[in-house]
Amino acid sequence: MDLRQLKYFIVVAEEGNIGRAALRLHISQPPLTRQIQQLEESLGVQLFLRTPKGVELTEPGTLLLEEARNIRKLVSLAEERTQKAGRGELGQLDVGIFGSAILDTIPKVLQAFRKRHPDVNVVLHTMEKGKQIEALRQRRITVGFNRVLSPLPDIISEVIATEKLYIAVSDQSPLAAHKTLPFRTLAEEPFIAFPNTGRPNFVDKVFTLCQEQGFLPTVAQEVGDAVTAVALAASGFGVCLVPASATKLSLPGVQYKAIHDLPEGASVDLSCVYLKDHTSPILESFLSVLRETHQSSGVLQATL
Amino acid sequence: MDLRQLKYFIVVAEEGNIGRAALRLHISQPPLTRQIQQLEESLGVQLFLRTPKGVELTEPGTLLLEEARNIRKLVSLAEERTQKAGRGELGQLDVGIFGSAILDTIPKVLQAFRKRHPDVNVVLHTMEKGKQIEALRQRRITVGFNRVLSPLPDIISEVIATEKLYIAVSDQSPLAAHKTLPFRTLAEEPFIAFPNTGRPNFVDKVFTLCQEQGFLPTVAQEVGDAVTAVALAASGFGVCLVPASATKLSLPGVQYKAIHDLPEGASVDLSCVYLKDHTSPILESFLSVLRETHQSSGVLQATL
DNA sequence: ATAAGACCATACCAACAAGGTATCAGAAAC
DNA sequence: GTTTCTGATACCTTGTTGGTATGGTCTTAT
Repeated sequence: MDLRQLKYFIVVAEEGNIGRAALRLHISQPPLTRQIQQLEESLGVQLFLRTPKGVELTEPGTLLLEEARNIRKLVSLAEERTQKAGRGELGQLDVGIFGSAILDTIPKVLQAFRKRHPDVNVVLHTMEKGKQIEALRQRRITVGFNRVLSPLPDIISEVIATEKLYIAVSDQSPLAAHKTLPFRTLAEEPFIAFPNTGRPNFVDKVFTLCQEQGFLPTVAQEVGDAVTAVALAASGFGVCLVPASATKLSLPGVQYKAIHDLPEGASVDLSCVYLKDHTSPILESFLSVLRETHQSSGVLQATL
Repeated sequence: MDLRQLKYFIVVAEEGNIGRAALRLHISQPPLTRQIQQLEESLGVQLFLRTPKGVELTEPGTLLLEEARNIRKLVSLAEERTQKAGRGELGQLDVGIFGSAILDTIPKVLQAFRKRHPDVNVVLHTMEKGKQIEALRQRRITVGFNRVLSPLPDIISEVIATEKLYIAVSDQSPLAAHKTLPFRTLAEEPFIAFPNTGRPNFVDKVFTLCQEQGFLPTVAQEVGDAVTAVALAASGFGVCLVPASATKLSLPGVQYKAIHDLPEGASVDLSCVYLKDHTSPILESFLSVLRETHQSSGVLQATL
């Protein structure tokens, strides 16, 4: 049995006439007759009754007609789906993210991607930087989102947003009266540091910055994630430094202050990481959406 | 895309190595390589990554593998089912029956048939003789069961059972005292005639018999079916003559009496009818079961 | 009744595609 | 560095598909 034979069979069954079917198939009648004979022979079943007016399906033929249509439908569906998958429009994309990445950037990208490729199932996996690298190498995720990253030979890291830094203060603090604050505020107030995993990380970067400005903040508290840090700042434990995207997080009692004398390089990158020798068409299409979103929205950087 | 290519694709995917796959497929490696290349080309999608150790499915390849397996399963299922249908082991058999035929013969045959061919869906249609012929010609039924039938050029009628006749009497009647009765009982008792459709029919046959014996029964009541006739006999309206199989019908107050001087030819046939130029393999297998059942059970005739 | 038309089946030929053998090219393992 | 895997390529042989011409049978029209 052969897909071509099935195609021929269906047309012959539909036309009830081998000659007309041959016309519709753009072949001549004798080869078509032969293909039908071969199909019947290979199955050992008579599929058509030969009448003076043409041919007529037998009972087994009627059954096969139904099955043949199903088969052809399934085949063309398989072709379509495979091609879609080849263009990165169908399948699954496993994305590694970290806690506060969900606040602004990632949702925008994901939204744009889902809109463009509705048949790709995006699965988010929350894991810290080190785990992301491991998961990438084991192919458990296809792409990850990260902040500070030391370069690795087998992994590409692409900066998709550079975010300015803001100071989170309690609205009960005297600092709340100012519209903006100087960078040195960090030297004078108790400092809430985060995260405490995945070195080198955001807090390391901050400390380096402060050192360049000639001071070191006094760490009042070390916490795991941005949400906890902001919550502590809101209740007056001290101040903390957050990337622009985290200012989307409005907790009661917190205010975010821009820094008017922000030093050169006092910003933090959001990067996406993926394997250098990846082969996923889905990742390709994800990256292209990512780059477009990133370009069109300098928004991501300017966003308060 | 081709069923052979799909088969090759599956084996290559399973082996992860074109050479080994070729071995398993009993072909040499170069044609297999080419088939895979052609499949990829026709889809416009890379299905395998070539690694130094062999080949490895890409994402679209993984998807296609699943689909390809489904397709092949569906194809082999279609082959099996078509062949089964060709042997009359799968499909639907529409059977025309008349009321009292269900009492004994038909259930036995159907039971035997279902056991032998469990995948054939037997659909019973109750209709009287004339309608059966019409339905046969219109292919609404494939086979019918009947009693007295005048021969028709396009229809074959096969006697499957010859049943002796019994007299049904009320247990309140003085006749109930006798173990058997003479045929002339019919001349003396009010007679309940059935059926009243589909001439020539059972009651015509009975009247001919009586005439041969030199009398005519006094018709007290004319009814449509055997069940009604027996019910009337039970409640003392008169007697009626029934085929052996109807004695399986035990209604309260009825007794069936054998006829000790049953005239030659005083029996009634149960026949099955079907189109002379039928082409149904299912009917063929039904008929062979029918003939076996009929032979093995002279029972059907001897049955009280 | 005979001829014409419509259908499928058969015979034979040409073109193409599938499979085989020999061999190449590149990467990994010794 | 050589051997040994791997898949890719070149070229040939054979089988299969499709085309043309024609036969055989049944229906239909004259």
